[in-house]
Amino acid sequence: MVALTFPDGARREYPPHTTGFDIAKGISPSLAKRTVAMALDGMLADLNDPIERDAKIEFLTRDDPRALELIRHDAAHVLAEAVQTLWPGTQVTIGPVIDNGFYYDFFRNEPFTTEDFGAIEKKMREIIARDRPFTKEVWSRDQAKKVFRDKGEAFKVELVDAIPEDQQIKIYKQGDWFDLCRGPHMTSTGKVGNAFKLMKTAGAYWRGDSSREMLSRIYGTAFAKQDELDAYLKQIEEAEKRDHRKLGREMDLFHFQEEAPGSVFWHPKGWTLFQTLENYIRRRQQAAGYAEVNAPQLIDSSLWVASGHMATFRDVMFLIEPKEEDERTYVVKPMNCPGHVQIFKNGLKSYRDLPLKIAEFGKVHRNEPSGSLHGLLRVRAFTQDDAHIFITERQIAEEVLKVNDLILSIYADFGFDDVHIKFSDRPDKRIGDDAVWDKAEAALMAALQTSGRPWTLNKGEGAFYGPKLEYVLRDAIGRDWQCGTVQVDLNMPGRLGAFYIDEHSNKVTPVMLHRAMFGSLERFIGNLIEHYAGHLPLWLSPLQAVVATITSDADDYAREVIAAARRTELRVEGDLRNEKINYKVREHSLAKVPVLLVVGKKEAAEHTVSIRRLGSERQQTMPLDAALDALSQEAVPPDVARMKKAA
RNA sequence: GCUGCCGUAGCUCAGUGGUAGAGCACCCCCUUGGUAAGGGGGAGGUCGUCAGUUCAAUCCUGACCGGCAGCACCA
Repeated sequence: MVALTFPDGARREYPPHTTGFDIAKGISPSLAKRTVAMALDGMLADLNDPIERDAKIEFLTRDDPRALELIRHDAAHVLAEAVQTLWPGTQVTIGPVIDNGFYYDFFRNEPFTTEDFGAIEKKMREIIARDRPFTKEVWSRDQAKKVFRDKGEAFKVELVDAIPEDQQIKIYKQGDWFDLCRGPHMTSTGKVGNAFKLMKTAGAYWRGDSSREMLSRIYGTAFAKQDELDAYLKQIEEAEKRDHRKLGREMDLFHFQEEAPGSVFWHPKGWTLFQTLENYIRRRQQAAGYAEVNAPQLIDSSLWVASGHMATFRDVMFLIEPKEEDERTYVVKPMNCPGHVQIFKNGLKSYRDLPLKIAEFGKVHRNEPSGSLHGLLRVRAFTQDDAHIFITERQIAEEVLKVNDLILSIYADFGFDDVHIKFSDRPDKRIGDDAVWDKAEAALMAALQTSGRPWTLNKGEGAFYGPKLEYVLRDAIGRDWQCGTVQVDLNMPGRLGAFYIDEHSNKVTPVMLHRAMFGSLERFIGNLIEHYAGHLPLWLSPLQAVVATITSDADDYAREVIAAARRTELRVEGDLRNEKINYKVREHSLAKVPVLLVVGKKEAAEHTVSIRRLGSERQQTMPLDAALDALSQEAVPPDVARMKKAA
């Protein structure tokens, strides 16, 4: 007998091989009807699976949050059947559930377009209405391969071969159609319901390998209920309004143009924001003992050969080819590290100098693949808040931890509380011995564990010279972008001939930490704009307030207000145009100006201002001095405010 | 880089095998109006670039450039 524990704590015994459906039916026919799947010890399973072991059992209805992935996975199968019905000869590959939906990859000479969606969705609704049960069969490898080979499903044959020997080959049928699948599924296609939608098509490489076939991917989403689907679609619409490329234009921060793809034209306001952030980092790192330097933009290619960058990244580096035979080949720097190593090497260093922290706002250029460019988030010319920390091996853990703390405290100042940390270990393409990598990874891991923050493993994604921690921010529509990073490098200092003299007068190769906090100023600004949906806090706003007049009678007073505000170092402009106040309010609100100081006859007479904050429809009238005091205090950067408080 | 889609005024977009339109923005005039668009007038485009087809191309075809989505890449 197997003993099953129910959610209410009841414990009952059943003969082995009893299915979940039998048990549900035994409890009540209506429960059996409502149930779409079960969970055994928390693991989702087919309701018709025979139960072989003692377990906690739960019956899932369609509305259970855990059933959502089943709805989506089943929808992917329904999608695949619909496509193969409409376009026989199309090969199926895989169709997993992802965040917010599912996709299915097909192989077909003619890729799908959104124009096909109407027909596909219609066919899907037919299949769902047919409500055929999902049934599972376990096949032998040879049988599965033969069946798929005979059907012309070459990709499925490859998948069968890829399934580990100790795992079963499971086939799920839904009427006549079937698919190789690890499951589980709900009880029938009808359970998918009609709250689904195909979203977009895209190309995707078979098995994520750019040397393999390009498949045609159809993305879709599905929910238990229509109103949830509607809410999701609405949310996407809202998220798109936060797109930094759109806001960047509306706020007049920057633009891009054809002649310089992937490079930013910063406008006055955008550049003010850029400098505000640069100054913030400058203060933070000076306080943490970094010295700022500046290294050449163009360096002879020999240095990049020595560093190993040429071998790994030549095709994405900008090279300046010699015009004459005897001239050098220069490289537009794609990284700051070799430059910083030269500064370290210039002059003999003692162990007493360590840790030595060299920082630079280094503008680097990388010829990124055209398809990867994305607004400010992925550019070809960007500014790293880069630093290299030269240390002894024994200082690794302590210094990594300091960097980690510094980065997290910086992100908190911008309201990024849920930063993802990823640990990326050795990649296939790398320099240095495995023993050295063992050491570097262990040191990084030790620091990570000491910090106690949650993290995930990014297998094989480290830099070619060392493992790294990545600090990842998420954009408005859920895409992840690496921003901060700290990397342990036991390779490059040795390759570039850096050493220090230890207490026994021996030459020793230092360990180098690479670290960036924003990562790229450009990318960080992009994330920042989306994070705040353009509503930047006062200290970051490039234009903090606009003084707007109601009639020209107030012009003189408005000029007085502007001058007084500028004396408190607020970034203020005046709007004395012959326009109605409604018009001015609308315009500056759309431009996301955080504070409007409205002045008319009344304010001029009383020496006050009427304050309207972005996002609020209310105003508050205050004496001018008090208003400017409050605003200039609010405009103090958070780190400066902390220092003042501590003093 | 790959697959698909897209490229008309500063922005958002309409349109046609016979060399182009709207709204907003811009300039001028009227209006001095209390918190998200007052009214009138004007200027502005070699329809992404280069070839080809055609009597004729912004429109059809091709290549290239750029953008968007996804994939691949990301020191």
